[in-house]
Amino acid sequence: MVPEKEITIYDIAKHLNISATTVSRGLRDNPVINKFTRKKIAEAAKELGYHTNNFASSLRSKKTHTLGVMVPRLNSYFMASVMSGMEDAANAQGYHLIINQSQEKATKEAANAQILFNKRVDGLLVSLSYDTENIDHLSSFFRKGVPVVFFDRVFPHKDSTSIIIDNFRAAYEVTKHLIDEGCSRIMLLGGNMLRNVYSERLSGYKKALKDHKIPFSERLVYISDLSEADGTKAAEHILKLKTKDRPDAVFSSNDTAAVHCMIHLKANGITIPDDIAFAGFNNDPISKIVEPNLTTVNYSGYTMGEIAVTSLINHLAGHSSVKTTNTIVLRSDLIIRASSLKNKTL
Amino acid sequence: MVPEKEITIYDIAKHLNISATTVSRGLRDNPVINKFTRKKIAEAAKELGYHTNNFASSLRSKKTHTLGVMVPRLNSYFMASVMSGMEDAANAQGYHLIINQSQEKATKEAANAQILFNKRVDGLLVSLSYDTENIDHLSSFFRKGVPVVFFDRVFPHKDSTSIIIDNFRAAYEVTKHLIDEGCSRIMLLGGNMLRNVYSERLSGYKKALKDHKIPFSERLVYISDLSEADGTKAAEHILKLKTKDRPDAVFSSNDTAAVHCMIHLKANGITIPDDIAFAGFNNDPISKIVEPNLTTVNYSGYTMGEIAVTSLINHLAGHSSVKTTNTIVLRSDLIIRASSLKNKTL
DNA sequence: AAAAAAATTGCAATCGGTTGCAACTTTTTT
DNA sequence: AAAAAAGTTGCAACCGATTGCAATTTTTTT
Repeated sequence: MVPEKEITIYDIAKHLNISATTVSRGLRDNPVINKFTRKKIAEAAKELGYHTNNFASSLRSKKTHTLGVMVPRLNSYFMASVMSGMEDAANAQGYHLIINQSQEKATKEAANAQILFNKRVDGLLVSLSYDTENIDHLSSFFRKGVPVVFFDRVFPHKDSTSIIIDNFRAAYEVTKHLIDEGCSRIMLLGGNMLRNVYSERLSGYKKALKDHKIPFSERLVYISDLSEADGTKAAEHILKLKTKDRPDAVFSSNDTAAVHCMIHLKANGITIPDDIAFAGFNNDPISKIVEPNLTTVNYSGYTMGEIAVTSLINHLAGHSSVKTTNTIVLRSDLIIRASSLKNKTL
Repeated sequence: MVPEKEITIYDIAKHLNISATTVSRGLRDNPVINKFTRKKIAEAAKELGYHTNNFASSLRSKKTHTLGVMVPRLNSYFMASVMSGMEDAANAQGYHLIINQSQEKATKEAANAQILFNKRVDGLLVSLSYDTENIDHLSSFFRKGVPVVFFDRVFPHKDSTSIIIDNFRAAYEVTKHLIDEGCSRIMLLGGNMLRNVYSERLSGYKKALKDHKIPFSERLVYISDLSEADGTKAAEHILKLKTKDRPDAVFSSNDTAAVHCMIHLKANGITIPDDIAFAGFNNDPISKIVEPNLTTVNYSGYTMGEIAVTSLINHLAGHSSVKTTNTIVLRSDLIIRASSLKNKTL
């Protein structure tokens, strides 16, 4: 098997009897090169089957055309959708991604940051781990001027763009909906308050209570990692409460915990939504499977991924700046399903 | 902001008063370099904060340390798990992945292959699209000697390794289980028979019928894309059948179709498993949510991803060869849940 | 038609490791 | 002690694209 020799700009140059410099410039459509020459170069490149050698290019130009992605976990429906959107957007622009998982741990996240820094990514896309307290581990990027875009689980930073939804408003709407259904003891299953997504949902929840003159009680806030097991544990917690202390609704910050909480409660004779109404967050496929179907907040991971990558690449291309565009808020919708309908009048 | 100068092997060389050649060899622990010198080099590298420049390295050595991944879709739980395993294994070995989605279309898959070829990936990991008929679009890789590993949806090829489960046996066991539960009219929801995963499941199903003297009927095989909508359509198909023609069990080649088929049947008054028993494939999270819980086949996407990457990298490192190791079969287990238990004696 | 300006093109150095080959040391063998 | 073998190290070319600067050609201006 004789591997065919790779075609270089020198081959094109020889073929057209011009210099490699001109070929290099021509290939990138540098207007300084005569239009006609550019066309000839493009034709010769196609004819000879030329493909640019990214390594030579990166070595010289210091651009890697690679974006680093740091996510908590890959194996959730939401994050898989984000990745899907990111891949599509990146590939469409000739970029590619290096993806790292923090497994929800700040230490792993810091180590990953170092790896991506050493790989000299052109830009960084970050959704923070569960227990990350600050973004000191990203400081080398900021120092070097590598643009950073946060998505979903963001961190306020003056030189970075954040792609989010309005978590406050979404949680407010969910809570209001539950109140409208007649609930007044609404338990919130929340995540780590270090994360904007969870703290803002708490704020929206509180505000809705306040606007409806329902007192807020710490006892009705249950903080966890929102895993399947945590959902079950929350259910056990509820079952242990005296009947009069039990919530008449549960608003979970993700669907996973909501669904597993529901399942455990149902197994113990609780009727949903009559005894306890439920609402979740994310519109995970499981929300349409559980019985009764789960009321939830829908927002597109795919779109979020696409937009994060696009705005990062736009910045790199100089079309816009992550420093001026500070926040992009995406649409989210409350999807009302049977789990929260106490008034069966829909 | 003054970006600090990158440290190169020349800086280390100057620092130690030796040649860059020696530094280069020393950094890669080339035994030809004196042990003591190697140690000094390693120390100096750490002290100065040296990080190898992959582009210079790739340019010269023609190794990209990049693996191409071609998958049908990213946004399923199974595939997300595979990616997770692949990322972890690849990162652990200093490789990274470029992921492309075919969106289940052979044409997109062919285009992606070209892209990955041009990016000069060191190796390729492939799970075929729904309607890919042959692997001519991978021929440039074979010609150039780039190793290819197939996983899950594989294609027989003498020079490639395939990572699979024993789909025949798994389907046989599912079918046998349904028969043991007293079912005799078992409908198979299958996928495109071009794909090994679906054709082998059909074979296992047929063999189990034969071994139990149950006649096979084409009328009980329903081929589709196994999407949510296809599950619902299959249910409609079943509902249209005369009562005596209806199946007493459904074995779906994935959980998505199984679950949505169940939901639609339940909505139309069919009781599961009493009227119709159900079994799926993949152990998707939804299989534990649907009521009754879905009997299914479990196998680890994470492990499959890990092993695919590991065996590819081993081949690249010369530790083994994808040409000799032709097939790696991973463990899969039948998980029996309520959806298939007609004899409630478990 | 000469001078000035604009448009094109090419030379040669550069990015930072890698590697064949030669040269020089040290150790082992005879 | 001379010869052979083994162990170390460095020179210099190379991978392929990019770019500052100078040179050449063409167009515009006077």
